[in-house]
Amino acid sequence: MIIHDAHSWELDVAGAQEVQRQLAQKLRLQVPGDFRLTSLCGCDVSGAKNDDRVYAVAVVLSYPELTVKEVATAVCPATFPYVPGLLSFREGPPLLKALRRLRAVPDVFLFDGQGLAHPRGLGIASHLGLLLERPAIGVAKKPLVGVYTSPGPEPGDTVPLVYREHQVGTVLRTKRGVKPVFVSPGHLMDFDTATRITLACCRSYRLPEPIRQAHHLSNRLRRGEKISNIY
DNA sequence: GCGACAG
DNA sequence: ATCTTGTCGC
Repeated sequence: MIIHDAHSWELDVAGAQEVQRQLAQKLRLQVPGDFRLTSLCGCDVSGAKNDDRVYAVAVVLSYPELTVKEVATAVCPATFPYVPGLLSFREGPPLLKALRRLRAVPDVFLFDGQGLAHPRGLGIASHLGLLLERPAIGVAKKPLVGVYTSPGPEPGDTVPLVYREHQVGTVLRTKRGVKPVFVSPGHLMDFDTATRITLACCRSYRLPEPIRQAHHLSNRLRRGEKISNIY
């Protein structure tokens, strides 16, 4: 898919934070009127201690079958350290490289991290959703900001994630007896739709299938294992 | 100043 | 996140 270059990635911490504040003003937390869910794209990046490269994967799944339709990968040297709040500056470049190799244009993108639930309202799902100009959702295993209580025990039970007096996400129980996940809208997305799509993509596991697949494939890519792109 | 801190 | 062994439960 075609993705326009919007800004430099070669920035220091202060410069990256300024870019986030500027981009956050462009976020649209509403689903397009013609939105139809037919395909989803899971995005994830893996890396290792003695390896300064990052391994990105974008995997497209059909909905509601959730079968893999296409896989795109990219390997890049890591150009930015992991700094809480600046994850997209480390994982964004490799993910965009992989996404540009995608033939399909998925209806929605799921990222392993936050969307709105971020110190400046621009987690990786919001940042990349804006650059892609497509609906995006952040699904994180742990919160970055915000306060919350424990959601009920049943799959689908939720509680709001609140930061500075406002809801920034939803704590969602995807599976009984398992820790909840932290869902937040990225771009062209709202709280309810983000939560419902995430839950609809959960099968027998805690994480939604697009992200599970992306996670699995990025690890295989790093280990040099074969990844078939013919489905 | 101290603690917290997506992946 | 990664590293890394065993352990608990379906």
